[in-house]
Amino acid sequence: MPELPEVETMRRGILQVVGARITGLESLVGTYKPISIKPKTAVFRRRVTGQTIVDVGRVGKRVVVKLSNDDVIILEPRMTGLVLVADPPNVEHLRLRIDLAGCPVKQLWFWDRRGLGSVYLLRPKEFALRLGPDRLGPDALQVDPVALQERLGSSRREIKVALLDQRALAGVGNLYASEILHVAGVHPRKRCDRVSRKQWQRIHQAMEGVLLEAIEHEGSTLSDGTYRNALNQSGGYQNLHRVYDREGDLCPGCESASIRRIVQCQRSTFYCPHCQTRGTRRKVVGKPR
DNA sequence: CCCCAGTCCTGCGGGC
DNA sequence: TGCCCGCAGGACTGGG
Repeated sequence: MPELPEVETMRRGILQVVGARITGLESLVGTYKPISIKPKTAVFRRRVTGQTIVDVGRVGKRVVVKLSNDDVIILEPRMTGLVLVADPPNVEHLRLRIDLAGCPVKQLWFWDRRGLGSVYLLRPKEFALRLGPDRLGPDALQVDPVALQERLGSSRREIKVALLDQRALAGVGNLYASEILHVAGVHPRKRCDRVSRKQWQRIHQAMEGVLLEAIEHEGSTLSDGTYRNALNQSGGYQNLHRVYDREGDLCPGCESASIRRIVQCQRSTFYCPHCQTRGTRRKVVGKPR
């Protein structure tokens, strides 16, 4: 489930393609439904062939490959998509190949087991429209505590649900939302408009801490093993998860209560009923590792 | 505008 | 052992 740390790891893993020239592109359709590619392969190929890659960036949970004509290729992994420069987990789920010249890597791959991901090519105006501030909130690693509260603080939604809203804040997904709220000591069901200024500061601090720590460990590879970096290697942060997918385990913060699982907006949330209070006062300080 | 439920997709694991 | 169903949650859409 690539979220900000996983997508950032993908981005860093393919930085070596900066300076490369695109010599071709091919959709790979086997027995599975093709992933969404816009425009269609032939037009896509014609528009990118001959272009040079001038930058590899990230917007929220998407990798942005900037070309010399200012068009951008957006790689959007969604649930199971991977951006690779080396051996894929298997060849059946390879979805797209971009051929390169003038760099150590001869191909850039998009692999996706479930096929919910997509790849699309945008002109600068389309990019501003599709992924601009009207559609996407500030990056979770760029936003400051005041802006965070301004963007979410008036909402009546539960804090965990609001953190997943990419229009309000870009990059946080289901896994890291649980981790962040545990470190911040805030109950996932607490309404945004009842979160205090101090708590917003703690949430902000926890968010930065958790996301940076996860990037350091190259993201989280869950038990289904889907997420890998650009070299098809597992991440390491799953071993440091405090609550996610740890229902029934002893909370690593208080070491007295056990982790609970609840469902919010049809998605799993994990939290410690002792460390994460619904009030404004904190019961126990769960130290970030 | 705000918010939630439903949709897409494949693989896996639980229940019978 | 084998089959079926539910679940996993990215982003988007439709509707209350």
